[in-house]
Amino acid sequence: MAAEKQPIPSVWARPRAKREQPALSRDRIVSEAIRLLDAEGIEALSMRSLGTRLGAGATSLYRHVANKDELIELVVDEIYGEMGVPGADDPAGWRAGVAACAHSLRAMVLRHPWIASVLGQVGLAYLGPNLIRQSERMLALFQAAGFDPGEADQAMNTLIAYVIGMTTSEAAYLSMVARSGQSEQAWAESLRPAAEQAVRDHPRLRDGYAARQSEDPQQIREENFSYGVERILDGLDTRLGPTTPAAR
Amino acid sequence: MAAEKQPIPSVWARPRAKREQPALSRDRIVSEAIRLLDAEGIEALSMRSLGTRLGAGATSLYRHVANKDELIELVVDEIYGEMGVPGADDPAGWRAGVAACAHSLRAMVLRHPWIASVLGQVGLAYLGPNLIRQSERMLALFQAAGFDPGEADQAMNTLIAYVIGMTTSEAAYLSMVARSGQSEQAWAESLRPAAEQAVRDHPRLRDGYAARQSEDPQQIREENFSYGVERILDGLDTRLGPTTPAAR
DNA sequence: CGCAATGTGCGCACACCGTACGCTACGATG
DNA sequence: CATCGTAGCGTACGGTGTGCGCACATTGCG
Repeated sequence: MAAEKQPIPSVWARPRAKREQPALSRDRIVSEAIRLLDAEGIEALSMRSLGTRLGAGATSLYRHVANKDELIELVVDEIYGEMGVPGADDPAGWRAGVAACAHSLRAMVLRHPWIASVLGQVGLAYLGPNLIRQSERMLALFQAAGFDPGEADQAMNTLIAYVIGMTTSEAAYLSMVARSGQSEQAWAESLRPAAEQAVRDHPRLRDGYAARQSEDPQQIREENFSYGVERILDGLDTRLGPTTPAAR
Repeated sequence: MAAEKQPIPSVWARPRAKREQPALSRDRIVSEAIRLLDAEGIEALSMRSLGTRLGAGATSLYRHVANKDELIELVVDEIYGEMGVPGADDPAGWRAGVAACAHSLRAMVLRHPWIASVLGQVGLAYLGPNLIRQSERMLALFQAAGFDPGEADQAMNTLIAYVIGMTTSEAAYLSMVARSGQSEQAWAESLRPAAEQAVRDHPRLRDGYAARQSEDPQQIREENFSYGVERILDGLDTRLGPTTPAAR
């Protein structure tokens, strides 16, 4: 025995193998964070819970990430990479290409509804490589449609703002439904009395609410979204000459 | 000295006047919360700090508000009350009325930029009395323009989604600037190297960035916002008959 | 006039959060 | 083999939201 090291008397295999997991790295942290967020939502993301999932202590993460806000920036940019943007030479025409962007962006947000809670802190205005890359491709789409560079930027921002605004509210709604543990229909049913009470003295809202009662909420959301996209494309179309040279 | 912990030893005026302040109430709590948020931003709002400002303990607030989330819902609805919505009989025509709503909503968000961080949790879809009232008035505007009830709802949601998306990102950006303690110009200047690096290999973004360099950022934001509003109104216009009967 | 009921504010305590700091032990390099 | 940079960890601090039960003011009722 003898034990020259008081702090550690004689536990058998003191050193205890360490490198079994592929070790921590920024990429592993970000992708595990996304998995956690998708599975359990924004309020389940803490440095401790994320560390545990990675088989590490909470503070170990700070070797790879400056702080939680930076982690969230990284996560958001990673997610932007999922959006699909057609090439500017796509033969389907600018309207189809831009509409595809819009629907792809919506699908991305609905796959990761927690970004609704996070976009307000991060803004869109950031410099992440994925966001930059996608913006460049999308801008190419608008320029190919015939918008001059300055207006292409405005047109793109208009569409993106719409999609973000619409889907953010959709995602926030779906997050609430998810937190309630009920199906969307059951949830809508459960707050029907409150809703009817709230619109009682507002005939236009009341009628609209009643009219939508019998329809499938998911389909309504999709139709409303598409309606807005089409109107915005109509509005942008009026700014292009009567016949655009390249986009036929 | 002697026994300061006896139930009531004999401090002179034991009862100690209490009701000097107009007492706590939901309204007082909500409006003080808004003052705090406007002055110090979202991360400064804690139940403790709010309680202190009201001359009360943190947990006293819970007599009037179920929890912090509910407080935020109340705060958001209160803010919606600030938006101005013209009456449907306004002689200026539907386009002017709707555009006024859009600009009024933007002004409201920029007055209270912290709502950007909060809308993602609350969504738009709520039942607060102010939001309901404003929606009803706005819906009237669209119906008076000639949209049938179902489409009026879609048109309104399109416009609101755009305004929320655009201003949310603007507000998030302005919050960052504010946190940095610099002016907008100084801030833009300070991250110019990073921005130029980020757009280096993306010619369209690079040119756009360079072109905006010399202009007033605030004016650019306003112009971009107005551009989107006009395009959306153009797009909605195409859905109305060539001449609408009532709106001349 | 006295008393019970009601509701308001508060102090305490708990569990959890982000993260600063300094230690250990390992892999690479001389 | 000696040295050193660095990844990961344990501990600790100051802060958070909020449940609980007590003390008190006010009010309605006999």
